[in-house]
Amino acid sequence: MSKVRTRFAPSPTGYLHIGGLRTALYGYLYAKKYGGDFILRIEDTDSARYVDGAVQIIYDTLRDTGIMYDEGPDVGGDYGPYVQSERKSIYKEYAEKLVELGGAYYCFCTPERIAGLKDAEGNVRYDKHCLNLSPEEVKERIARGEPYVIRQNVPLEGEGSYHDLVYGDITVEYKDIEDGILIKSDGMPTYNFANVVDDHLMGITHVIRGTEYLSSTPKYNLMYDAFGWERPTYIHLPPIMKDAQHKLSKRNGDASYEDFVKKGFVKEAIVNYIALLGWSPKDNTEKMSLKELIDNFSLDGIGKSPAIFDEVKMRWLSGEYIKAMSDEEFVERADEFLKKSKVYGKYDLKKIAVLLKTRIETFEEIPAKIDFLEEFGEYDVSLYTHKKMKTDTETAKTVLPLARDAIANLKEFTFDSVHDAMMKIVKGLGVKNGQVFWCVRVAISGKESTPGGVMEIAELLGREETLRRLDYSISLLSAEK
RNA sequence: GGCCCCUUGGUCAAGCGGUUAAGACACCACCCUUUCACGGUGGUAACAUGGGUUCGAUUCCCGUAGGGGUCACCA
Repeated sequence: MSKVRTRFAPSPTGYLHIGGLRTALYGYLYAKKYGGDFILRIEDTDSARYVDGAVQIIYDTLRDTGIMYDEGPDVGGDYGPYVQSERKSIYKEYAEKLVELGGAYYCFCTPERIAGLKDAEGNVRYDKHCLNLSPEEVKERIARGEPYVIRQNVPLEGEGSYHDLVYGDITVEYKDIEDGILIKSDGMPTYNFANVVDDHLMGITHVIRGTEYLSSTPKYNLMYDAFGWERPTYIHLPPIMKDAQHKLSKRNGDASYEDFVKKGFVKEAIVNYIALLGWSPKDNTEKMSLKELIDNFSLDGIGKSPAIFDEVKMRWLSGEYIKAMSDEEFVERADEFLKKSKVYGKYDLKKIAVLLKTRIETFEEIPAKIDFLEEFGEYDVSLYTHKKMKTDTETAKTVLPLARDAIANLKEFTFDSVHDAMMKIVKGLGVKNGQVFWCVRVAISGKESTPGGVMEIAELLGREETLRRLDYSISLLSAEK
C-alpha cells in the first residue's frame, strides 16, 4: 500500500474559520496516524474572492496550532507549485487532454444565451449546445478570439457511485449533474477541475473535506475515470454548526481561531475541542494533546451528523489546560492578559498565578479577578451578611477591630502568623472560623469573592495596606447606623 | 422544488439485535473548606414519529416529520 498523503486546500478568502481548521486537523491527524504526509495547497483560482494577507493567516494559524504540513507553498516539496494560480498551464494541458478523451468540450455560449435556459424554478441547466462542435470550428473560433470555457461532458444517463469512509455508499444519477465549467473564460480552472488534477498530480491518497462535496464527488470520479487515474479514497466530514440550523461561518461573523486566542482561550484547548466536534476516541478521553490525538485518531470515530459548537465546553477544556500549567508556564502564557490588569508589575505574579489557576478558564478573566488588589474603595456593607457563615455587619463590627489590632501587633507578618492571629480571635469570641475569616476577607478586598482567602490576600497586600483597608472598613461600618 | 445526507438528554457523544441506554460539559444538591474555586459524592435529563422484519428493536428495512448540503465562469 502506498504512503498516505492527505491535503488541506483552503481558499485565501479571509481568516481560517473553525470548520476549516478542523478539516485541516483531521487531514493532519490521519496522515500522521499512518506515517504519511500532510500537504498544504492554496486554492486561489477565484481572484475576485482573494483577500490580501489571507495566505499568511493560513500559514500562521497552522503553525500556531502545531498542524505542520510536510509540503506547501512556503516549505516546498516535490509536487509543487502548491499554489493553484501558479499552475494555470498545467490545468490547460490537462483540460485539453480531457477534451481529446471526450470527457470535456469547448463551449462558446454567451452568458445571455445561458440565462435564457432557465427552467420553471429558475434553475439554469446547460443544454450541451456546444458539445458537438467540430474540432475545426472550435479551433477557428478560438483563433478568432471568441471567449470560451471548457465544460465537463457528463453522461445523460447512468449513475455514479463511490464509497465514502464516513458516509458509506453514495450514488448520484448523472442526469442530475450538469456539464459544469472546468476552465473559466479567464483561463483559470474552477475548483471542480483543479482539485481533481492537483489531487492526482500531488499523489493525494485520501481526500478529506466537508460534506458540501458529498454529492458532487461522482462528477469528479468521472474525470478520474476519463483520465484513467485511480480515484482517491474519500472522507467527508460533517459540518460544525453555530446552532441547529446555521453552520458556523465567517459570513455570520462567528469567531475564528484567532478570535478565541484573543479571548484568552488556551490554544491547545481550542485544537483539542474542535477535534472532538464530529469525532470521539474509543475510550472517550477528552483532554488530549496533539500527539495523543494522533495516537487515538481513527475514522470510525467520526460521526455523520452535524455538531453544534459549544463555547462553554471549550471554556471548560481551556480551564483544564490552565490548571495543568506550572506557575512559571502560567505566568509566561498569561502575560499578555496579566499586563491588562492594574496589578501588573506590582506583585509577585507567581503567587498570583497559584490563586488564579483554578479559578479561571480563559486568560481574559484575569484582570477582573485581581484588580481589587490595586483598586479598593467604597463597597456595599451588605457583603458582610452571609447566611451560611451567619455573619452580618454586627459581626464585622466586633471582628474587624480585633483583627486590626492583632495584625498590627504581629511580630512577624506572614501567612501563618496572620492565620494564628485570626484563630485566636475565633477562640476568643467563641465563634465559627468562617465568621471571622469571611468578615476580614471582605474588609480587605471589598469583594464578595476573591481568588484566595484572608491570608493569601493579606500576604499579597502587605501589612501596611492590610491595616489601611481594615481601618477604612471599620470607618465604613461605623458610618452605617 | 429535484437530488444527496443526517436525526440518542440543553450541548458533545458511547452504543453497532437482548444494556439498569455509558461518559463529558452545563445545571441542581451535599461533602470538603477561611470566601470563591479546585476536588469528591449523588441527582435531574435522551433513543423525532408511524409501520414493518424479528422471539426481541435505540440498533435492520420502508414511510412521515424535522434539519443540513447541493443544484455558480465560489470553493
